[in-house]
Amino acid sequence: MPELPEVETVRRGLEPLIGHRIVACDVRRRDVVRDRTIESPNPRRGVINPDSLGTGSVISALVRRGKQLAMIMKYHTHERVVLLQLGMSGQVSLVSTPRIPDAKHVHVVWTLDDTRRIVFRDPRRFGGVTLLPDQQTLDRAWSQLGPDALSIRAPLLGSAIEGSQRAIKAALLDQGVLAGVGNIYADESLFRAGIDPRAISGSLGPDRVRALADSIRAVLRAAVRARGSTLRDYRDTNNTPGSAQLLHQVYNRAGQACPRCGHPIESTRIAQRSTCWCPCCQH
DNA sequence: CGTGGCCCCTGTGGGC
DNA sequence: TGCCCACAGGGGCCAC
Repeated sequence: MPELPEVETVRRGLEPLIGHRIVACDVRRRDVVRDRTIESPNPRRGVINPDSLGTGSVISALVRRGKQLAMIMKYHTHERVVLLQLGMSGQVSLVSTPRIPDAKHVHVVWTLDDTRRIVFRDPRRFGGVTLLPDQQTLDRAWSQLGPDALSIRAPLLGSAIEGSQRAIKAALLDQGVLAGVGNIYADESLFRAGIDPRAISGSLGPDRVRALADSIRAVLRAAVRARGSTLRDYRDTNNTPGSAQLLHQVYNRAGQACPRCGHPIESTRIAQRSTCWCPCCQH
């Protein structure tokens, strides 16, 4: 569900929590939590002590890279990082009422010093929560990601896809190439740039690379302004849907008329993901 | 090595 | 109404 614009909207929704202390943490499903502060042959096995998921810590920053969101926490002189990955169906909400709405598939609940709660919910469980010992470990993990798509510029994008023989859409979906673009915004960015999603990445040429970088930034910024795309599940931290889906030109519009030229939108599969584009506007 | 294919999981919508 | 299949915003791991 969430790509960069949705995760950025969630990040902004959590920012007012900076300076607040976490007083309790309820891990309801251990297998969505990984603890990277302990030596373990299989970290997927879950946290040994749920208190270590930030209880007693003060939230000092909320940072995002691509689709990943990290809560930086301080506990006396110690540091802790809670990394949130939303997968396809993850939601993070902030609730003030004692009752947690729609408790099904709620896996982790943090209680704050003002009784508010951060609720992590994820029906499909493709997402997860990872505890890291410090920011240095986070930086090391994030060094595996490509540059953040929200500020991508042509020179960086060009070097990221240089020499690649794969379809440009597949490259855009690869978080090691570019961090933050998913299936929706890949199709939308390629449409805006007038590029066929099957085009060979390494053969785009400087003009198209520039157009693509500019389009990715423009599409993502517009989507952030619209507070993300709500197709079905996505909600912000206040449980409010976004409106960026109203901006979609080609995503999920196979067979419909292209909004620019009227030619029917075509669809195929690239990198196991459904792909929509206008054969008339995109070459 | 880069890359495509398969799988993880739950829910939903369409065809019959 | 119900059953079955295809498919959904992501990404880790494997074999080639």
